[in-house]
Amino acid sequence: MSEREQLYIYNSLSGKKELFEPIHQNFVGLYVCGPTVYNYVHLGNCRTFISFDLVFRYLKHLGYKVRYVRNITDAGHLENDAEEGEDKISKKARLEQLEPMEVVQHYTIDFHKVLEQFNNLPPNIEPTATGHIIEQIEMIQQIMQKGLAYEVNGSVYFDVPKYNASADYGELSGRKIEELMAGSRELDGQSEKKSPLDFALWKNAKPEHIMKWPSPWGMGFPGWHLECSAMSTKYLGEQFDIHGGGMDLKFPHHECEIAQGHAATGVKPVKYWMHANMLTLNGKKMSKSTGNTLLPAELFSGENSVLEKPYDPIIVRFFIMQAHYRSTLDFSSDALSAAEKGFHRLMQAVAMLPELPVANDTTFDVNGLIKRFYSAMNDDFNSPILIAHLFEAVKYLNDIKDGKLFITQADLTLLSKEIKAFVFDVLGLQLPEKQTSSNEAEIEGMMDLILNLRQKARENKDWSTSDEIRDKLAELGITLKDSKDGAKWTKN
RNA sequence: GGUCUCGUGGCCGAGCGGCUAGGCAACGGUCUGCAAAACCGUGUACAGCGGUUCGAAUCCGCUCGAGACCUCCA
Repeated sequence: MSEREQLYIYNSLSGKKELFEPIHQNFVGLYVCGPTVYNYVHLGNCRTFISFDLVFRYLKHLGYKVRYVRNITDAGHLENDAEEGEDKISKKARLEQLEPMEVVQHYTIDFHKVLEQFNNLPPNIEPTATGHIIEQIEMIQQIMQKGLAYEVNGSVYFDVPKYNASADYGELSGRKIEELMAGSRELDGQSEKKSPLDFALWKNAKPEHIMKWPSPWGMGFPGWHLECSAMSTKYLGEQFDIHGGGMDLKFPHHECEIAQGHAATGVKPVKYWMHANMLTLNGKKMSKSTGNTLLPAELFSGENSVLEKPYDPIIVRFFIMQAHYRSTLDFSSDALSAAEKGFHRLMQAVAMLPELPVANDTTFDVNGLIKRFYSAMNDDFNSPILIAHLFEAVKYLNDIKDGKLFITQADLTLLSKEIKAFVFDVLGLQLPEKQTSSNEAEIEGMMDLILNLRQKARENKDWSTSDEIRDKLAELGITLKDSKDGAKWTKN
């Protein structure tokens, strides 16, 4: 087992793969930035959550007790970094004439539904920003006590240059404060901020602002980056193992988290930073603001301009697993249909495991194969390599079925256990959901009748009748597959 | 403009100094009345140019191309 636990994780902080050693033996604290629930999650958002679902699942598979925390941002971030602005949830609420919490509730439910369709495991704790206003206020006070934040007109800002004097602002994203200064051309001389790099911890709310809470600085709302720091600290401690999120959150969001946490507690909050890369569409990042998106619902229904037909969510999951989480992945109809075929081949091989013949000897390297499953995943969760090895296993299984290779009962039991663990528990794959309809039993009966009649025609070598039935059914979208055990049919 | 990443066979996508991933498609075969399906087999590709090295897709430089972050975004 020791060998299996040599897990290496690419740490964005160092830019290297590092041996994973949890802060507390056998326990792992995992925090992932969740969605802002003012809109439907698109496929790009889903990729990140599916990537970290893989991380969560594999850590569990290795035997770690994992506490997985993923927040719901329901307080609303501002539309931009301007002093004035409306938060997204309030804006949506105003446009749709809804209570902000109605907006939040609607999209949170949708988010959960979608991730369940992708067979993601729920996190252990899913805290909301609005449910942790007190913790956020406390954290601001801690930072102010250290002298690293200041209040102006009921708003509180983090003092980046002052923090940078004794720490390294930019260590995660590889930025230098001087370069950031040079790049920020602050036209607005009226800014409350001492430095353009300073960011809000608390914002004063105008009377017309809908979402606001009382604080020592008056009515207001928390800043953009604070909730993650407050909630990760509360549920995982001042220092925890893994913090994940999309690549686009690296700067400034995660950089600010490090600064806030470090300022408040005196220690760096995270040991391993992980960033999942973007899902692209037409070669460009999927993004809500640019409209270059595909929604899961459009994918499952086939109602979109990108895909020729609907796809089962689990196919999309498999497609995502076929690329490494740190690489960009381009979404296209061709790529997805290729994944679909490969997926079915894999699942068919898994399904025949219980029926394979056993022998007195095993004529291939079962243990070596299993070891490769682990080494793939231990190398920074390399799921595409794992899948390549699983297809190697598929070939062996087919050879066993054809009598070209042999396996003992003990080895088959072991191999089955490991393959199933990796396919179902680690990759989180499952058999596609069968569409059930109320009249399915009737159709089943009718098809049996038709196939029996056709079988009789075939026994009489009445090929024209046999072929006519097959062709007519094909026109209706039903494909017949003849085999030695009789014909089987599938509906497109 | 600044910082950074990437460019792999028809497509997707691993690898990141020597041991020529994998999937899909294509082609050949087995099976089949024919077909489909299924299974088996076949492909030395790494943007271009130059350099380092016994050896480079992998390291260095330049050129071209694509993308990300620097403003909300997973």
